[in-house]
Amino acid sequence: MPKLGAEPIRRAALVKAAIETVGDAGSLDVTVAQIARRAGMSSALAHHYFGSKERIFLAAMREILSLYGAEVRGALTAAAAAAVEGCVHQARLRAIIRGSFAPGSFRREAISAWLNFYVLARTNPEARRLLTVYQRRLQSNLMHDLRPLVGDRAAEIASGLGALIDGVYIRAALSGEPDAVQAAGIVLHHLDRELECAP
Amino acid sequence: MPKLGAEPIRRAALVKAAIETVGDAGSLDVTVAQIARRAGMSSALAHHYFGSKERIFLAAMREILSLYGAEVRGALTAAAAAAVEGCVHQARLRAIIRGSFAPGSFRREAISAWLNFYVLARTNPEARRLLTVYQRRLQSNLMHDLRPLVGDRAAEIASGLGALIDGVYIRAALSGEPDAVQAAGIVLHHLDRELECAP
DNA sequence: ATGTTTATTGACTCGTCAATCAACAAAAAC
DNA sequence: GTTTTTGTTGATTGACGAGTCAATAAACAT
Repeated sequence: MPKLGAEPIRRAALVKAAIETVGDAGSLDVTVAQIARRAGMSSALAHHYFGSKERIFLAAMREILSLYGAEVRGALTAAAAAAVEGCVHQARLRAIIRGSFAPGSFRREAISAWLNFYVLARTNPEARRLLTVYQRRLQSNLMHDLRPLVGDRAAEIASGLGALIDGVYIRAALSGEPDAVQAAGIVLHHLDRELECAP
Repeated sequence: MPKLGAEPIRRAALVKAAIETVGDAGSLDVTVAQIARRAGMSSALAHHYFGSKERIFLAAMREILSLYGAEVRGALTAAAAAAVEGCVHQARLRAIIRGSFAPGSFRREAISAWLNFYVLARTNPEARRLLTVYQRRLQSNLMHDLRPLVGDRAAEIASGLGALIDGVYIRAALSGEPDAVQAAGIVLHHLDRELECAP
């Protein structure tokens, strides 16, 4: 059965299976055997390629963050194409927010993954690092378009927006029926208020 | 050794130990034996009084929510005493926010407990119920003082404030040095913006 | 005194699971 | 065609942990 060049395929399958398994269980309390079975292989092979359960989780977290990043980047380039001159910054800010609440980031497994990776980040240095990267990139993206609009208040507003995005995410995750549009609406509304009230 | 009337004392000790143990571990992946040892008894006794690990966690969650509720109630009555006439509602709203970021709710164990209870609420119906109670009470508290100030916009604004409180909480939890004052400041700032911009 | 209720634990059961290893299979290299 | 590299797994190890139980002991009731 061994086909050559299996490593990348196996790794990807395991990462996908890990995200799905955590999504189903709702917690990181899942076994390597469950993940491996879902990925169609033995648990020994999972250990062979990743070395430990922890490494599988970290790879899954990288995948989640990477998907999120792609979502935001996509929304940003779409916005750049569509935006009327003079409103580019507003349009980009809205794109970042919409990207954060894209359907993909809002699937059940993704939400479960995020929640559990928050918990993982409390104890695992690498997980914490990855989450810091995410937060810094978001902050920096927001600042880039806020500074031209509100100057010195950019940092403060970006912090608020970042926290609001996270908070709305969790609210939606815990409500039975996450409504991505409404969630994004709350954040967009907050942005409007901040921009309206600029001195 | 058996002194009579030990049950309530033992239960309280176990709840306290559970919160501390989860706080130290940063996850719910702790053993009944660890909790029991910390509470100064055998794991058998912990099972005797609570029946299962799950029940211990739920009791701990109730305790955390109860402490939070007390904090907010305290801040509200203090605000009622101090507030100048005509600003009562603003003062009460600020009190709710400050109560949410009281030092007590911001200790390491409390933050760990909150994060992990969010995760628990994904799978455990009783945990979800408790979290819903918390969210509803917060929403209702906020609405009570927002309605006189902003009328129909109250519900929308209360949702935003609730999500922002949760989000800021998590940001602070994941930053090494949670700064309760700064955290409360972000939410208070958001409130001011919403009230300033009232039509 | 004697029986009942409450408190308490050590020892045990039964299961689970991460990680390892020896062994087998197929492709590639030489 | 044999050796080496890559892929793969069943079986095993070693540890740990939730929940049970029988047994002990102190207080209380009568």
